[in-house]
Amino acid sequence: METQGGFLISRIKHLADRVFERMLKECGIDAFNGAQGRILYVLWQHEELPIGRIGQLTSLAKTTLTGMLDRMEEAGLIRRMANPGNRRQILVSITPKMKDYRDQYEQVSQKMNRLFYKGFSDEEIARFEVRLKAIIRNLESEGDDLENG
Amino acid sequence: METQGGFLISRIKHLADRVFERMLKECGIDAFNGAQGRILYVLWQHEELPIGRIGQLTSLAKTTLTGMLDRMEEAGLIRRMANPGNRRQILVSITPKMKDYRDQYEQVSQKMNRLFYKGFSDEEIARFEVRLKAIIRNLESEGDDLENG
DNA sequence: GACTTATTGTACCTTATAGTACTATACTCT
DNA sequence: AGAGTATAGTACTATAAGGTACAATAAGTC
Repeated sequence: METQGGFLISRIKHLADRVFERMLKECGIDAFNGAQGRILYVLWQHEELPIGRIGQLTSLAKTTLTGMLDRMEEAGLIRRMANPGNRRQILVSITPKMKDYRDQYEQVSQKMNRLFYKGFSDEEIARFEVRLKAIIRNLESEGDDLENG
Repeated sequence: METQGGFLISRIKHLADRVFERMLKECGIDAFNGAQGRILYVLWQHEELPIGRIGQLTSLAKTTLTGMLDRMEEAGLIRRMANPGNRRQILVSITPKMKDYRDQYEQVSQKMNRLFYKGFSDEEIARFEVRLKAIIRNLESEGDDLENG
């Protein structure tokens, strides 16, 4: 059977990234970009997270996060704070001014997903996302997350 | 309805990239990496392509391809040739030695897809890939390819 | 307590991706 | 033919992504 899941996912990622960047700008969000938005997305849900946990939730390598968080801290989007309970850990949280962006970001995300899933029924979307999550589990089971940690 | 297609696709892309790079190395392919492999993938199918067409087939921006093809040419993977029939175009083709890698790459791809789709029936895979292609069409319809092309 | 191992994050480097601006060529229209 | 427009690709720059190597802290073991 000729499958090409990885290739198709790559194509979708590139297309979606370009469309999403454009939507953010068109909707007047210039405080952060798409990649930063995905990190903010998990921080809006958790308030405060160590970097390794952000890596798990976004599937980004910790080395990627070092640089991303540097730029986001520089831009005033997030703050790094030492964790007194575990001095190896750095706790990341959103700055007060960024909390207000959550609704705006959510609206652009939903606009994006309406295009993404155009022609899909609600049930088809739900079933599709179940598959996406299964694939994430498959890939994570390969031990990638252990090294990523 | 709370959907998060773009976020899940991003996660899959990052995870899949890391796993795929590792598989290529483990299978002894060190002549090229995953991103280069996706460009070779369309060249194996078409023998000779102008750069813009590679962009359409891979969903990469032409500016991305300039740099990628520079490195691939430098590494002896591909060749650029002027198109006498249209002097704006550059035709890209695979070097003879790279033609032999096609089978090897295909095997690693299929190994990757077996992990990717672990627990999926053939019918589920087929249905899922139909959805992926629908999403590509949705995103392309946003006019992104016009600017890219 | 000292020694080893595991965890957490960073520094440094390379490649990938794409936007903006540009050059060169082709096409269109009068 | 000449003027304007569209197409094809590159140069330059910035950000994203991650691998290798490392430092600091914590946890486990004797």
